[in-house]
Amino acid sequence: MNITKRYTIKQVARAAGVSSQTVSRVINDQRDVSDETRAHIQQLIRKLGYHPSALARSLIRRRSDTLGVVTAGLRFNGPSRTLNGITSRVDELGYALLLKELPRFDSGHIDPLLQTLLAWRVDGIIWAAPEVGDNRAWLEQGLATIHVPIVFLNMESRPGLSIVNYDNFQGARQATRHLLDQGYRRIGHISGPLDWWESRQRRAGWQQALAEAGIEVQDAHTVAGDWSASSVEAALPRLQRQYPGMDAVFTGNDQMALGVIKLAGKQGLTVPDALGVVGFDGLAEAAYYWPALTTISQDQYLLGCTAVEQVMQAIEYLREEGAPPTPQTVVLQPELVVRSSSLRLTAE
Amino acid sequence: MNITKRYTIKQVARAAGVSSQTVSRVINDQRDVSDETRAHIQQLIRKLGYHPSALARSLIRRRSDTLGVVTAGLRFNGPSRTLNGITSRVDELGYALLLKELPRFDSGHIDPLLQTLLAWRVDGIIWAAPEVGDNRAWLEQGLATIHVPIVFLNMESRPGLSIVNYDNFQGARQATRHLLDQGYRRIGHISGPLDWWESRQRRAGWQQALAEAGIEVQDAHTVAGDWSASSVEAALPRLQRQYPGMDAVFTGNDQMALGVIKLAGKQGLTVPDALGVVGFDGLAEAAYYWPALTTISQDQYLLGCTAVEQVMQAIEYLREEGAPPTPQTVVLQPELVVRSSSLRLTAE
DNA sequence: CTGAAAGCGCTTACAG
DNA sequence: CTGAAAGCGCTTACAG
Repeated sequence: MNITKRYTIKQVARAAGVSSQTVSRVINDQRDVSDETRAHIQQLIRKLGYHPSALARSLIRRRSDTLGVVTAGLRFNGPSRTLNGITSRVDELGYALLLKELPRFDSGHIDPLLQTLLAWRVDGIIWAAPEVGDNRAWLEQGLATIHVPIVFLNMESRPGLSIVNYDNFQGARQATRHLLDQGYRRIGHISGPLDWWESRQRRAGWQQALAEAGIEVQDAHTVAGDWSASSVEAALPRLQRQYPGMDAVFTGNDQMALGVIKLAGKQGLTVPDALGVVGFDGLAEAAYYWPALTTISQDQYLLGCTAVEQVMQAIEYLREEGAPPTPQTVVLQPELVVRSSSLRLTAE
Repeated sequence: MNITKRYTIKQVARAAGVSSQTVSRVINDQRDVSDETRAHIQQLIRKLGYHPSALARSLIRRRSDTLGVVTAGLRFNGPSRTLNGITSRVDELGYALLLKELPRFDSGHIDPLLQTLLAWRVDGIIWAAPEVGDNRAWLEQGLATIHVPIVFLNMESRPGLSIVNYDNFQGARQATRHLLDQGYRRIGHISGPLDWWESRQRRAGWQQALAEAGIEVQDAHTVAGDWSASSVEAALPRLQRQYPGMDAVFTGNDQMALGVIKLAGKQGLTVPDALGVVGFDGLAEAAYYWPALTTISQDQYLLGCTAVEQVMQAIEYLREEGAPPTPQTVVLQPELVVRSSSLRLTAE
């Protein structure tokens, strides 16, 4: 860094021998400036290293061209892929991004965070943190204080809110059907933590597929993990005790599926012959597990992009119509990716 | 969202029957306001849902209490864990975060991105994108235009710049030494892409350890992958052809180690007996690979926190002394985590 | 303990 | 094609 002074529009104007108004026109690529004057000013701006203040600009234009994003669990694969999509799309649209991360997934204390976002006058908000426990309780009171469009990700449907979701229920149903198609009949489930809405959806999809196949589902046929591979070390043996003769496991994510594959190996159970395994998420590495993992793939990057589209649409609409658009829910469909871990009927 | 109007400090002042100056004092928790007046105003602020404008505030205070972060490859584990550390620490310090992601790792076209950060008058910048190709070429010209403290992550040392690094060289040396200690002698290396500074450092560390053990290192003993497990499908066979009798592989990251484990399995090579494997990064899942992966663990969360500390220190110093502090380089040491994939001497 | 005035660095009508 | 004036919503001395 160096410590030379920062220039203002006035100083640039004086140096160029014009009014600040004219400099403003050049900065903002407006017409009504002679080519000569424009070139002169542009050159001067570069030479001085002048950066117009987005602060002053936003203040008077009453728009910041900035989006606020609230995320959680960035160290995990899903949230970071989603954020990846958000940053890319936002960047393409020439917007800036103010990032906030919840300290914990179930954190419901969002007041200071929301204050900051609103204080910076973001034009819209993307709430990318998952619905866990009662971390949506603030909506009841807090929503009224938000004067800008807001889009929620991975959240249960609520009237009046804009939401973008992956269809966890259908994904899980598909995964389970696939196992049924492969001849597995005693299919257990290791879910994510049940205070996650997504966990409950996936469990419900598993249950639905079994019910449709005329298979009785008992509470004993499922246990909860914590999304980590290590949680399977306790969860799988418990599930095996509760569900004797279990011949397949559908897990709430790929990491836990990895844990199942590893533990099954230690137990001398061959995957997929003695135990079919299907995960959820579509991690890139899942193809390199041994055996390769069948999974339900979600494109989290796309999820992020879609969220940006939605909130930008709402922002545009609000500007043009003076009122927010009708909220809508967008549901993306995940995809079954079949690999060896669940294929026992035919050779791959 | 609702569409009620936004209040300004003046309106709050009028509603409270005081001057905006007094409201300002309440907002900023300054003294010299009677308890009664303060309580009254605070209540009014809540009631009206008034959020002071950070824009106006930053404009006049000439500080934004905001940090800019430039990252790349958020969909990967390392960058997102680092960002996780950054957001946490920044949040604790009451700062806001403006996030920018490079479209590609080797993107050297950082002008518009830098413009945006400076336009928003960030108080400091953390450059968290890795050094790849000539994506640091802009430093020569561009650095002069940056008037705020900036800290770089994972970058080769350069005079006059503040840097926070993990010691890739020592980490790789340690990994290779460990393999030597386990009796492996023909140790190949699958590096990351060689336009990455970190790849080259890791390769150099591997080479150094072998040289120290009196083992001749040839170019044929290493090939480059692209960090992905899938790149190993081509890289490993090539390496095996080039290096007959290779008894161990050190890979530039954990994903590629996973690829090696899988491919070795297909080839009928037992890990660790026929082939020792050590990775780099310390992914949580690496403990659940089969066999469990020995790796060099970096705490990327800590890396992010450290970067924040460094830039904040520089900001403080600049404010107090009127000049930037002497730039310094902080080097963090990674840790060897021994698991089954490299243990052939003793039972685990 | 409280307030009137000036100003941060821009853009927006408006006038010429 | 160009400029003077007003104002966005705050904070900072300064005065009382």
